[in-house]
Amino acid sequence: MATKWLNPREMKAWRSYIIASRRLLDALDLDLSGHDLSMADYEVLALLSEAPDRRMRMTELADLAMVSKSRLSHRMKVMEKIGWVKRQACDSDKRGSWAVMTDKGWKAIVKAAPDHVASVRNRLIDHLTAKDQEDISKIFERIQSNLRNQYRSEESN
Amino acid sequence: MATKWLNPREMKAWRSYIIASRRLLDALDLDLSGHDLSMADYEVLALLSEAPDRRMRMTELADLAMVSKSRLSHRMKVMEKIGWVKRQACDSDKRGSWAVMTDKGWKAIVKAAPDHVASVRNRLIDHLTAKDQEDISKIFERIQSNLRNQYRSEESN
DNA sequence: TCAAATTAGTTTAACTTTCAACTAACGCGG
DNA sequence: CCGCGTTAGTTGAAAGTTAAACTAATTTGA
Repeated sequence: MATKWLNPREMKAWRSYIIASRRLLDALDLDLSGHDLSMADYEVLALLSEAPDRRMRMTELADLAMVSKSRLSHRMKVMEKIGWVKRQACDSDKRGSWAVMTDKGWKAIVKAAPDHVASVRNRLIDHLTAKDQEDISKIFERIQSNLRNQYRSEESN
Repeated sequence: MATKWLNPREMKAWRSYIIASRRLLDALDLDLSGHDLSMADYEVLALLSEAPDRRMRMTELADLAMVSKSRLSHRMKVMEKIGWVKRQACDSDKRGSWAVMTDKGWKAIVKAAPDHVASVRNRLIDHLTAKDQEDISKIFERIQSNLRNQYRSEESN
């Protein structure tokens, strides 16, 4: 099929989005670096901190944090060395293991969270009107649901 | 200062945006992987392909592609090995060097471009109304310009 | 005119991520 | 109850990225 190139309006939307997003993510990561955290590690700790007993099975944690099991495994090793998390054998499934947040990890996330929220505000949220926020939610939920559907239909090939 | 947490509307906007973006970027990268390209490498080649004589100074290329000089240097070495680019000494500034796109590189980007555009359409643009596209442009240009201003004021400390 | 500061670009080492292979345990069908 | 496909999680090696040190050329300004 002949390529249907992007018209100027489409191109502008795409470029604004992709460039601003790249810079935004960089800024958020930079803001977190003062706590020796990346966005990805922050997300892992935040998820654990909200889980019952502050612990979660590795696979579930990987899924929710949207990282591969392999990557989570490697990061856990690093964060275990720092002392933020530890691993516990799982009784009901001997293959499994629990990722458990330590007290030190809890303190680290409690300390980082206000700065991170402020960062998300300063860099993004506070520059959006209520209407903007609703538009963004609507648009990106749509994108995500389309991606999910595409994923499903690609898998079945 | 007391932390001002995100209200539900703000939280929803933030989470929709960040999660959909992560999945979107993954999907776009996956679509490009058939051409043995990452988004970052694609961007470098695309910039070169549009430059006068299909060549550009390393620093300018790094700035436009939004990667560090070090990273560009490493990627150039890889792409040079593949045969997509080569480096040329710069006459007017003996420290400098030109990143030059080869014929093979040109062929590679010409081959990848239609698929990439189709991918951007399928995954994003075609799910946005004209109004959505204009909203996105407006919002993300605002975000970007705020980031630039913040960067400026952070630098002067 | 020349020493000091800056800029262009590369390199090395440390760190992170990915990919594929691997171990061990689970659970289903017969 | 047992063999076989699947699932949980880890590992090691390869590839990618970052950060800092480094070389060499250029610019600045006294």
